[in-house]
Amino acid sequence: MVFFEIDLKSRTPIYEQIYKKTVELIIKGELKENDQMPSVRALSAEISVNPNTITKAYALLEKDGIIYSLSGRGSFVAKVELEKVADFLLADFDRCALDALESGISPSILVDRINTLSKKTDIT
Amino acid sequence: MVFFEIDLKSRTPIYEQIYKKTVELIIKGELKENDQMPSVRALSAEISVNPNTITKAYALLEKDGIIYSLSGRGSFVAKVELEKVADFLLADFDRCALDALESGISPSILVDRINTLSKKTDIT
DNA sequence: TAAGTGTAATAGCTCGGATAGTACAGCTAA
DNA sequence: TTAGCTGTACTATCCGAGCTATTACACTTA
Repeated sequence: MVFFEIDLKSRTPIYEQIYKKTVELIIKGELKENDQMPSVRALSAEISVNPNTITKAYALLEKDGIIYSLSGRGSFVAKVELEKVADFLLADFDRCALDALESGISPSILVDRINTLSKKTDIT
Repeated sequence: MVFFEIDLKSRTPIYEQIYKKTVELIIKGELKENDQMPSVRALSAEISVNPNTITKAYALLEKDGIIYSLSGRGSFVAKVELEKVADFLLADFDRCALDALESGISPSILVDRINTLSKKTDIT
């Protein structure tokens, strides 16, 4: 239940971190279709963040069809295709990769970079 | 001379865009050791940005040893090792890649992504 | 009924980023 | 020497995104 870990100091806004974290949990299978999301107030309390911020994150998630919210009931994971959900995360990656490529960095260097990083994450 | 193109609407701050653009130009060989950077006021006027913002970018570049500034003379490209300069750009890429990996996206997908992107950029 | 849910609305704070303006000192070419 | 360029420093101000604080309402369920 210690799901959502947020970095308050990060440059990426909290509501966006929640968004990404949700997507991540879905990809990893820790959140499945129709699973109930933590309630706005509960998550708000858990990570010490204003309820409005949670609401904003949930609104975004619902807008993208990743969750659905029922007034008085709660918020739940929608039926989603994993590929499309992953795209929301990959959009960030694409942007960074494109930046690097346009800066004149060769694709092979980037690939090397990924391999190195993936090994490290496996160890950890 | 239409070097620095800046996206005023971007989420990344202008001074950071200037920083990256400078690194990019160095990597591409369009800026070489001892080449003179556009003057603070000139660049300020060219891209319609406050001089202070340019100064901030140049200060960062100098702090990282990428350029050197001589009061009354101008700012010039320092002697730098391309690898180290590229690292400043790759730091962004690493962060994005690591995010994706930690979210459970497989390395092979990321590699595919890079290949796709690099083909597109070659066409363009 | 009570306690939980999402949702809405308003007001305010904070901080990074950017602007505006002025000033000073160093360099260089006319 | 002088005029015009350079970097640099400083202060004051504005702006907007992000977040907080608070209250309120309608819905659902035990």
